[in-house]
Amino acid sequence: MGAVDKLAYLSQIDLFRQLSREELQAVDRVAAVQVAPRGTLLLDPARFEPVLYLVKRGYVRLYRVTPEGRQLTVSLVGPGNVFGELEGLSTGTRRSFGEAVTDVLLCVLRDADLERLMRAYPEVAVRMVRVLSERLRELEELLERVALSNVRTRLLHLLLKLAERFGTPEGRLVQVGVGLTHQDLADMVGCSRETVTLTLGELGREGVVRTARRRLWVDVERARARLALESF
DNA sequence: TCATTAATGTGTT
DNA sequence: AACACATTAATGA
Repeated sequence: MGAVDKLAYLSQIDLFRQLSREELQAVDRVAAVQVAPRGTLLLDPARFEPVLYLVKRGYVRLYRVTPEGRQLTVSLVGPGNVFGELEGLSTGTRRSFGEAVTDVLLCVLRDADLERLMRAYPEVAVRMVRVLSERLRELEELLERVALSNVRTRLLHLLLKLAERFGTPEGRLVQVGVGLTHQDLADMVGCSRETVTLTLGELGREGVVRTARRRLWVDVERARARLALESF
């Protein structure tokens, strides 16, 4: 990858958005590029690495596993997002697995280098705080949903979130390009795969979503309308 | 392409 | 929501 490419890429990462060229170059000097094929386990609680990953291309699923083997997907991380477990600063609980759900292109920042960057460029530290705050806010919302909403509502929330975070507009619909299976969605809202299939079929007949071979189109307008109507 | 595996659809409890 | 089972789609040799 050319130097210019890498800079352009870094500027698309949430953390480094709006940094000056000079600041980006400073990041560039300490960031390593890493590619990994689909299925790679990037984060494993059993082997803690104080590293921050920046996602350029592809998607990484962060999930927890219960002793019974059930999974709960805590977050789906896409282009521009960051994840990782650092020494004194963590984007998660250090109990999560992270798996590449597509081929991915990542940048890797060592803990110490990130800290150095934050000291040298306060804008990076400010961004980091924003990213973490955002994450906290999202988790609170997730908690509320899981505790108080039924599956249908939770799924509607999730579809909207996916559409707004990872979707590309396509006509009056928004396509969610990540290859998510019903099981993946089930792991995100905490229900069974069958329930997702059923509910998705229901929403399909109502014209809120369209599904086909692991792809998903959401009619954001209708989804919002449904949510407003039947929240909780 | 075919064979195998993965994903999805559906009825029953 | 769990289970069993049928059908269909995706994968890769």
